[in-house]
Amino acid sequence: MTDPRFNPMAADARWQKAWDDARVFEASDDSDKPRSYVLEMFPYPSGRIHIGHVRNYTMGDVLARYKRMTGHEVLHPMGWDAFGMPAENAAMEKGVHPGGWTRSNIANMKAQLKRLGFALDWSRELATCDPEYYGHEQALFLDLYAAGLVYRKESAVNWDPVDMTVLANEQVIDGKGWRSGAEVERRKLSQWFLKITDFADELLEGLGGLDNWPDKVRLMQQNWIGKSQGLQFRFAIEGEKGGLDVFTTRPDTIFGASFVAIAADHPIAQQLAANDSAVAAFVETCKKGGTTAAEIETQEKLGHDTGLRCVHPFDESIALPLYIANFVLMDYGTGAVFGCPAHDQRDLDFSRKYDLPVTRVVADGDLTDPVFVGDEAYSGPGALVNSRFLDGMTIDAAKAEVIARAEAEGWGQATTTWRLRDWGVSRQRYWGTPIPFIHCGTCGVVPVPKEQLPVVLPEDVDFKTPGNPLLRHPTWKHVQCPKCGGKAERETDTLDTFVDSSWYFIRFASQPADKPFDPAVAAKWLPVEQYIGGVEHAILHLLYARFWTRALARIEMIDIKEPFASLFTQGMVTHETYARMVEGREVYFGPDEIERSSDGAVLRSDGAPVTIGRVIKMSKSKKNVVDPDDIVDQYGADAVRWFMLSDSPPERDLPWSEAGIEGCWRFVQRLWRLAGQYNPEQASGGSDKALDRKTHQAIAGVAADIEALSFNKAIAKIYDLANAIEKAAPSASRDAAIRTIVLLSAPMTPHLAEEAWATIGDGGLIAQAAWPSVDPALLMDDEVTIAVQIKGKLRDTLTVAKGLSRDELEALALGSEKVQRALDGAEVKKVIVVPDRLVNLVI
RNA sequence: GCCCCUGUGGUGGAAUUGGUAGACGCGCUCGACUCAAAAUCGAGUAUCGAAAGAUGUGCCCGUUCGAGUCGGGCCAGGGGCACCA
Repeated sequence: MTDPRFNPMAADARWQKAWDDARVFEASDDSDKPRSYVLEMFPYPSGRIHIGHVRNYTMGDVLARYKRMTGHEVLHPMGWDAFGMPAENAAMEKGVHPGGWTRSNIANMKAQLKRLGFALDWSRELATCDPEYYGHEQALFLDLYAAGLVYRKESAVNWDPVDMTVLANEQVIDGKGWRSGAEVERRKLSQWFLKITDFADELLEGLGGLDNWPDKVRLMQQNWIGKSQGLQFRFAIEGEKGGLDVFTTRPDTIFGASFVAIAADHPIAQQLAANDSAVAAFVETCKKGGTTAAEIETQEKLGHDTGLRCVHPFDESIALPLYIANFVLMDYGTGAVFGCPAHDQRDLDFSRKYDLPVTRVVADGDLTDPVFVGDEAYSGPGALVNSRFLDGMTIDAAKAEVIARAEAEGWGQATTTWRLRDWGVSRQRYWGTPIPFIHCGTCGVVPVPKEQLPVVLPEDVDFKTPGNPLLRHPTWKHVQCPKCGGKAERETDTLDTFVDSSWYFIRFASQPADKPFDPAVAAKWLPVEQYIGGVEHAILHLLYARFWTRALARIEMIDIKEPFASLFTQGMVTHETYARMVEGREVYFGPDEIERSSDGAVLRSDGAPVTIGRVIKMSKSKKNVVDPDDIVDQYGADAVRWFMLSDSPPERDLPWSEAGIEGCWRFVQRLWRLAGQYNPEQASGGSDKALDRKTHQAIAGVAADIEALSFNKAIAKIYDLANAIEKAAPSASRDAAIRTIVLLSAPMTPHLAEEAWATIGDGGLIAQAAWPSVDPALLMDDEVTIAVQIKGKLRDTLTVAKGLSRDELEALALGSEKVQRALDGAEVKKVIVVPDRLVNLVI
């Protein structure tokens, strides 16, 4: 070890090859070691690895390497979430084939990942766009269909009336199609659905057992599933035969009702529209705009009075106008609500707009006037007023009373409603898993027989016109009906890519050719011990994967109910932005075009000053991106990995900075010099108790921090140990400390650690070395510093032997000169002693 | 509009989960080494103050002997909202 500098350009590739050659990261299904399945969310192959991926995979890598060092058989696989819209956009823009584009992206990104030295089992690599993967997915889909968990129904999509195509929410900008600019409409199509609502209860219940998930994710899922209890009841309609079913969570406010509203696609609205052009016109206006909740809920609340009158269930003389309203959702409850404006903001806004009465029925204190004034609805607690037999009751008592009477009188019953809707999986797009069904004029919808799987996507497609190329492919969709042998057509919709990512973690664990997975092998690895990914997946992906696992459990294909035992959601990588006004428009510049100094930034090309903007998520449009390849070229993989782990706690955003990566590079070099000082022959041979203590505290501390995924804290402890080693005189302890710090940093800086281990280790690869063991006797300090406070204010600190009694501590505190000066003769009324921590004197 | 999160020095953050706020890193200042620079090493670095001391964890209020930590109310920034992945 004579080289004064660590040279990653040479070392990185050498050790990456050594790991590959020795196949150290390939997981064995047959090992008798304890197993550990570490998984990071697999990337979409967009073209280049993003710095956010590097952060995500570095975290998983440290854990995987640590687990291996602590004696586990580790499964740490990688694959590609390879279906999706960007490939089709590339096809339209660049004239390339989505498959070719995707596969070349995968090749590029794989090379990028390899350069970072991740301890991945590449023998299990998979891409969801391979028929070997999606064919099994089709089989699973058919199994779920056979179990009654798949069905078809009408559902709304964003329709671009100019391009005559379905748009993703992302493609709708300010209510207009992103290419055509046409006003988007909601249009109904017959689509495939998975019955996730069948599992609403158990998905909710299951959250309770996910102790190693972040609370916020569990809370978000709980709210998303949205269990609510209420009353479903029937309004009679004056002069009409049938009634109208509504659902409410606030039956207590029934005497405050001033209108009833139905969704524009409610059967009654549809029926009225057929005979009344004014209604038909209103129903049409309700179709304007996209399908997102944010859009629907923020658009102006509009209603149309149908002229029909609903009869109040407790008083036939009260007639409530029936409106069609654009904010009522057909998908939730019964698609009909009654409005109580005094106690619901949306209903109040609506009532003020259409001049409907607003009656107070819940009073907070003395405010019992039935005429409700103001523009802010009251939704807080209180007692019922102006509500006949409910007057004086609490909200809960009134709810129970109304439900009891409705049930006794037979016009309603207590009902549980869920916010969760069934999962629509149909996509009118090419680059996805073909849905394995055939439409036959005689036999209806027929599943593709399993022996005919996979239903393979045709390669010869064109993207010259908008819309799904499968629909206009000359031959692909024309098939024989498997049942009657007659002419039939394939389903041309493909599956939502969330289906692909709902079971990939099972396929990683077991990938036989003839079936989706082998349950016995999968059971050895699952559930995933630690799953790591972005918080943006807190609801959809994670809920769908939980559902899919439970669905497979219900059809007895798998033995677990929850796929991910522990979940960690990491923050984004951010960077400041650089911009300059050019002709009244903000023009952004990339970090590589900028010369940054402590007091500002100028353009490299002409020295013109630019404004340094906020630190935000890296994005192409703001040009505040850093390419992982460039920085690996410049600093080597270890410095980049170190940066990803230092400073910012992993769940928070990490601001990228040039100064920061420079600092990491310097530490890598410092660690290298430290390793070079290992020299047992020169050591005096004596031991250094203080350093031993520091070393063992570091071993225990770093291990605990890695297990808690607190990498920033683990790194702070390694810095601490490095500082202590540098200050220490040569000794056997110091050599031991050097060996230890190399082992402790091996999961983070594996290339440097291997290079150093080649000299100071015991022959093998450090990737396969054992984590150092801890001497518990060395973990404790025998002295502590205690704080002495007067009424909570720090007045002095005392360094004393550990474990002194309360009385001894109190006496020492009172003996302090500073304390006596601060007391200034005041009487001490109470003394609070926390052993080994503090003494607080209350005066 | 609805759901969720975050806020601590110049800066990223730490704080044994209610007990000495600012560990560790970056930056900066001074010094050593050098012809010089880089690298490296050493010392210092919350604010005000000469000091004693006072103030200080987005803002306001509360609970407590004691609050960055707990409760209530705001403000600001971010994530998600079912066809982006």
